[in-house]
Amino acid sequence: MPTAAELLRSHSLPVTAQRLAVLRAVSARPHGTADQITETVRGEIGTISRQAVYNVLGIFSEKGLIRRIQPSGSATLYEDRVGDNHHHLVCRTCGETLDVDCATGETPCLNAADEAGYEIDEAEVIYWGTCPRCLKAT
Amino acid sequence: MPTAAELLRSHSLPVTAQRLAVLRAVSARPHGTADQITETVRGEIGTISRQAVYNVLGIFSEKGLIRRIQPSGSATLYEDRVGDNHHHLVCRTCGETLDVDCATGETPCLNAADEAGYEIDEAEVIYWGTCPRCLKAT
DNA sequence: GTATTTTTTTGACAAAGTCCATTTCTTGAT
DNA sequence: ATCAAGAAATGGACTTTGTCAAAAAAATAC
Repeated sequence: MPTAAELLRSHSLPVTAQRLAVLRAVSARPHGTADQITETVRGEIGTISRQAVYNVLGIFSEKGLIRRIQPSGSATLYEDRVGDNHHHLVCRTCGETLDVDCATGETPCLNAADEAGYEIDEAEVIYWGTCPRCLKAT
Repeated sequence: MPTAAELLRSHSLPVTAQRLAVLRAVSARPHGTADQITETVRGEIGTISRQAVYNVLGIFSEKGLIRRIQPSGSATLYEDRVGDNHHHLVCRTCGETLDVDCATGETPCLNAADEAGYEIDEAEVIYWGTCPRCLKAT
């Protein structure tokens, strides 16, 4: 298990306090928005600019260190669980987001029936529903 | 085949020129943004407020007359193909959006492995890739 | 240590969408 | 037809989320 700093270096990324803190924040609070991550980081290292947060999240996503999720109608979420093929279950009412494994196997829905010449590299699946708590509150 | 006005009435929706025009616009140009729809409608009935477009799109989505699609990094798209279980294929480069049927059958990925007490009502699938044209341009 | 490259900061800006008060239109009943 | 009540549309300000660009600060490689 490499340290966070080693992880960054192995991707040719200069190590900065901001990057380490963002990485920890994403790991500590999965499915957080850029704003929530900024708050967490500020609680840890004092200050960080909004732009730096977006920069870091952007480059981490590119490098595959973290993953973006974009549910309809809410801000982009980030998580550090990458490399496996899992999807997300979002509550329409409270927005709670859960990881779920797909019932159909390891590469669910990765093949469209007619790819129309496209080169497909990812299938993004979001399950929409209502969480137990919000079901009760009805 | 009911007329557009009948369709609205059957959903207890008052019939207005704006609503008819928005419905036609969504039908004529699938996968359009609110802005594109606004333009189309203005070309047809002269003027419509931005708010009215959002109102109409919102209530149509609620009633199931149209469907929202929200690909990461672009505005919400709308289409009038509802009721069947089809998904979308989006080009990362040019943003072109295509309908695709899912290879795994009629209700692909509708069952998550562990639903955690959620009541799931929809599985949203977006395939990401590169369209033939953008592949060539590389 | 120093030079070079990269990152961070700062502040302006843009897109997408929402909120709210007012006016206008639809509908349903007279 | 007309009128009242409720619903929808308008206009304008505002919020949220994210991006752009230039200057300052920090990290890496030598």
